[in-house]
Amino acid sequence: MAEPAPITLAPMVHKLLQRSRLETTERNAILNLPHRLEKLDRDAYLIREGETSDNCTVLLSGFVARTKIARGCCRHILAIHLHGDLVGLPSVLLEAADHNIQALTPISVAYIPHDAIKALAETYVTIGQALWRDVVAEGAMFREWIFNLGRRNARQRIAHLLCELSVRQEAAGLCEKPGFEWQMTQEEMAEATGMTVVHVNRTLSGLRNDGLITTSRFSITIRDWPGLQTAGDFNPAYLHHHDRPRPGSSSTR
Amino acid sequence: MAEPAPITLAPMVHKLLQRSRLETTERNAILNLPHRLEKLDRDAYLIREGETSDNCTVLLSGFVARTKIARGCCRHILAIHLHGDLVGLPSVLLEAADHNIQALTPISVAYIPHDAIKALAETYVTIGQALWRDVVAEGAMFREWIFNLGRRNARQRIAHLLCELSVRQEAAGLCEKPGFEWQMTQEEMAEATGMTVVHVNRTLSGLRNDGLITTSRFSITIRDWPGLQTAGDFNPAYLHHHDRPRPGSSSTR
DNA sequence: CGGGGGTTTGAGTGAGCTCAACTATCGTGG
DNA sequence: CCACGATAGTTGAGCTCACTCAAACCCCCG
Repeated sequence: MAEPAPITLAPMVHKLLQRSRLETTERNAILNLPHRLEKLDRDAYLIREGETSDNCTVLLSGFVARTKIARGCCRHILAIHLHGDLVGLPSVLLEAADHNIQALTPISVAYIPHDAIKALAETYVTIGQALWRDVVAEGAMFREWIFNLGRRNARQRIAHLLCELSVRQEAAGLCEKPGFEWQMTQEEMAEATGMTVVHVNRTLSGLRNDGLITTSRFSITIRDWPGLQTAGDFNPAYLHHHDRPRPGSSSTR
Repeated sequence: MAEPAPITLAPMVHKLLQRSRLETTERNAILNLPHRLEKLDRDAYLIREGETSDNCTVLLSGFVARTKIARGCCRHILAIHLHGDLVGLPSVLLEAADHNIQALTPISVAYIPHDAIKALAETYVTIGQALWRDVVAEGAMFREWIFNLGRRNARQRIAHLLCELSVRQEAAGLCEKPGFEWQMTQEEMAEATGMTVVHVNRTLSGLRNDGLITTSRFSITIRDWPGLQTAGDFNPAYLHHHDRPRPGSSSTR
């Protein structure tokens, strides 16, 4: 938020490097992709269900969510994206969007033409694989969220969400400690975990009382990483990051 | 089950044609992929969480599920695959599997070496795009399942599951009418919808009493397709099939 | 005819929901 | 500087959907 918005595609390169190895020439090829920069307000739609697009959106700063709306009333958050994420990659190969993409905070994005992405992936096979590796890894995150909703109770869901966001923010270079600064509202946490705001609130109190987290207005800090990991049944393997053990966690099992 | 197991990769081609256009030469290139055939019993593991593989598995007949196990006790079904599905495609780019793949029925599969898949995708750009389009479309199905678990009640979840499986089986050429034959147990439906067997049973009774479906041992028949679609809040757009309107449904909205 | 897997039904329980009020914090304008 | 409204968080009380436990039932098969 306070940090200046990036004016290059560097966050995208940084993101791909979490899961793939890229040569300098390949990195430069990515940085030289034609693109258009834009800033958007909170709640702005990057794309709406049913729309088509000939640009691939890359998130350069801020937070974004994939959402669906149930019968015009309640919204559900399907995924949360951090800076560097290639939120628009699926649109390169699909016709109409099957969900919305909405800004959770003020964001800056880059639009890259589909054709440029396709050409790049054909020229540099390694980049193509890096791009698709990210898509496949996002599928793994979806599966974990399915499991989260299907088999875990309120406390586990919230703890798991906090763990995931913490690890991903750390990997994205947004913070260095096992805890993190995060301005997500309880309403949004409810939308992401299939709960109600009221119950999210009570669940957070529970975690707070057990000394796992502390909350302040617009920020949550993780006090006991191993404890929260246990409470959330969290195993970061599904994120498919390069191995990078966290401080304070003796094991990732 | 009664049908003879395929001995070619034809189901894979048929599957890709649901979402992509392929020339004859491209189809033949796929059919000529090196592969090894195998038959597996119900409950057999195609791959287990944590394992690596250098083959991509294609399902040629039968049904398969992606699963995760919660704390050694209860299994959750993350996705269900029909014949023709490239269940092993994610393994081409990821190291360790983050979930299990298990046979729900006796199945026959083909194992294609990763290298052969990669080479094919490089030689024929169209095929590469068709493969990745399927991966992206599977992501769309994951999102719909997240939404199903997060925002729909028991009746809607079950109805939605039946609608999805019906449409996909029809697209896969397994049946021609809006209803379908399906030997899934209520236990498995419970695992796929995050419910208990008991409640699945009661929910199915509800749908039966309302004349939406009829059940017999090891098969469910859809009697009122528009009714079930409404009950399940089902919109097939997320499957990203080529347009192919169903009989009995005046609109897909 | 007995056993086992799957289905059905009943009765009691509880996690999470709904409704509703209240508090805390912040920004804005008089 | 304070009043006000808006947004987000907190707390209480009652309710309900789906769960748990338990017992039948059905059908197929050996």
